[in-house]
Amino acid sequence: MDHIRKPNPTIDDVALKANVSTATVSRFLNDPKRVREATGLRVKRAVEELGYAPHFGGRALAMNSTDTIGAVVPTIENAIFARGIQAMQERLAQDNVTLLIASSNYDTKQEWQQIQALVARGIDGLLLIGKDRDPSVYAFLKNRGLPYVLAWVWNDDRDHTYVGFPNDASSQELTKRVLEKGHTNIGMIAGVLADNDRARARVSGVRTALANADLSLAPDQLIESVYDMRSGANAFKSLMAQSPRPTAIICGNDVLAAGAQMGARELGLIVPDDVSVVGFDDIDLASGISPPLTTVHVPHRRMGNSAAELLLDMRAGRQVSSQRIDTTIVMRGSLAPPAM
Amino acid sequence: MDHIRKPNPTIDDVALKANVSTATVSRFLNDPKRVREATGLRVKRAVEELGYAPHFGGRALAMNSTDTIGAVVPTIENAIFARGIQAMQERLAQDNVTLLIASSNYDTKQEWQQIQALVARGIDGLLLIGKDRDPSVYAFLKNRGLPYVLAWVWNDDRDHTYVGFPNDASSQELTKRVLEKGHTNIGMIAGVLADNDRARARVSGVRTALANADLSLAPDQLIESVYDMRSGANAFKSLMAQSPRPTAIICGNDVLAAGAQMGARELGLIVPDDVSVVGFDDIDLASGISPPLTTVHVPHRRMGNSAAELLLDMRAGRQVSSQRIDTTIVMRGSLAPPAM
DNA sequence: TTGCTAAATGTAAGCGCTTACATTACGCGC
DNA sequence: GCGCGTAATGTAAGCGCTTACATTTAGCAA
Repeated sequence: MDHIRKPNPTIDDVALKANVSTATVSRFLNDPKRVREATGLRVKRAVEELGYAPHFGGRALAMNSTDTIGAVVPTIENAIFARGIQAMQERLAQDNVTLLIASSNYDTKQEWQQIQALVARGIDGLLLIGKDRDPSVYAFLKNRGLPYVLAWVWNDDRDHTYVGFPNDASSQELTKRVLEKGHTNIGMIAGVLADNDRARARVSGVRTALANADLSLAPDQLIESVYDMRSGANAFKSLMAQSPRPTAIICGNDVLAAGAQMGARELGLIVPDDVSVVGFDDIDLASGISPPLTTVHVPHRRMGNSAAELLLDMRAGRQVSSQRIDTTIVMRGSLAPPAM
Repeated sequence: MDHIRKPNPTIDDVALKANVSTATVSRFLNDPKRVREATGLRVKRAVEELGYAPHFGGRALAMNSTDTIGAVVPTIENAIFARGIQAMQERLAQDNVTLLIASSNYDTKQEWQQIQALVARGIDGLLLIGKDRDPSVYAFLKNRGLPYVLAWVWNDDRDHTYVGFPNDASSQELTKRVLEKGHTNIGMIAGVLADNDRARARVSGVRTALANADLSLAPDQLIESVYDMRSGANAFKSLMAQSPRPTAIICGNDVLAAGAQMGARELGLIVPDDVSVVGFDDIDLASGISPPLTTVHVPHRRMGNSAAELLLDMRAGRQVSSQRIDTTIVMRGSLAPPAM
């Protein structure tokens, strides 16, 4: 298993072997139509025989474009972003653009590093999640004229290009459904709120809906939790330790909601008879667990697709505007009226 | 929101502004110690004022290295690979190496395209999942002297560098546990077997264990299914439609097993009283659903970490050898003796 | 101060590619 | 077969960076 790195074949090697000029090789590679068929065939054969692949650096240098778009997501371990990112990648691939994914672990500092790393790689555009970040980040991007899109969030200001949905409004709508079932004592398991405007907006949506019904979220009815099932289960248990016990738990996302159900089982409580649980995102898991989750359906694939198209358009110098993606509430078995 | 792309500042701009040569700028950027402090300060200021970031292409061209490692995984939507890949990324980041992730949708042709795309980007090393692929792929990689590692799979041949576990042995071990509970009529929901040696090895492990107990897997006791919960549920139902009904279902991974449990609920069957279900991988989901899954625990993070280190070593020209990662069986509530 | 050595800095070539412009070949009507 | 317009191909410059080698500067001993 020796891996002696041979000097890779260059376009000159191909040109020599195919008995054409480098320009012709380049043309064939980038747009075969610009070369006569017979010539193209010779080039093709040479490329194959040599195992030639164009040198990215050389190309980037000559074209001043990398056909690459970057994305910094909070996490790749979590299903929340995976589907949207996958859709984005597929859309970009149609235009022969590669997606570079980096993850920030929900950490502002790491996010900044990843942004710099991506920019240094000469990306043509950048996708970021949410809006909350130091103004200097935006200043940096604008100064470099680097197109960027903020996803999983929507806002009607004109400061940035958004593709997403208003987390607060969706959350408010969901809460309304819970209230309509007759719940008056509601708890919430939120994601970690620091540096996470989506998580905060989801809380504030709940607060608004409660306020409209002359209710509110007491401090000990709101627990922050990291995004995994175990933590969700624990948060659920502390919420249940209070008296009177909440009859419905609104979770910042489906992973936490699944965790809450897990916690309920561990306490011997039946969802939704003893307590209702609702989530947010409608990832696969939401409909796969029992009882299936009432949740906010987010059209992740559509959002990823839109993000890709926005970035593609911006790269081409076209004018774009923010895309609002509408969410819907899906009612499933985990939400029912409170027990009497 | 105008994104007029200004010509980015180059190293010459910085050199001019700092009143030094480009060589000095380059030296300062790559290793500040090689420049006098006062000079470095001038350069630093110039860099900041201009918002300069070195052009990746130029650098790659001059150094013939990109500090980038590529990985082609079958899917990023699925939790199976996410955790390992995340760990790999973290380890690479310690050495200032970026991980480029591409997904092949479990399709050989797409995988080949992605490999080429990554190679064209000048990656210094490549991670692939599983062993099954056209020999020409390996010929291509070896011909270019590109270090690569095959992960999620282990084999004692010396043809490649592996980091993973023997899927067949792990699967055989799991099956043994099922047999020990007294099951004699066993069904299996496998992943799609074509072009997927891991999925096939898991089936063959089951077969071996059954054969050792003088049992076997009849054709209609094995169903292939794509990796999502809904399909798993459907596969489960067809398995259950047979008579006599299997008393235990072995699933190719945890997602399918979760799907099987979902199917069971839909049929009104209780797991594990009416039927046992076991999975493979031990992703988060496995312990989060009810009943929690008996499954094969794969140390994904350790595997990702090892993969990163192997690739880093190979890049540095060091000799390496395959890493075997050991799996363990975790017994949880989804497996019980068959009903009488 | 002078002369020497080592450290700091500068000069310029070249990495592999694309593309504007220059040149050559092809195919067609006569 | 000739001449022409167009399509195909070739030539060579230059993209931004690193680095071997050349030159200058600083620091120090005498």
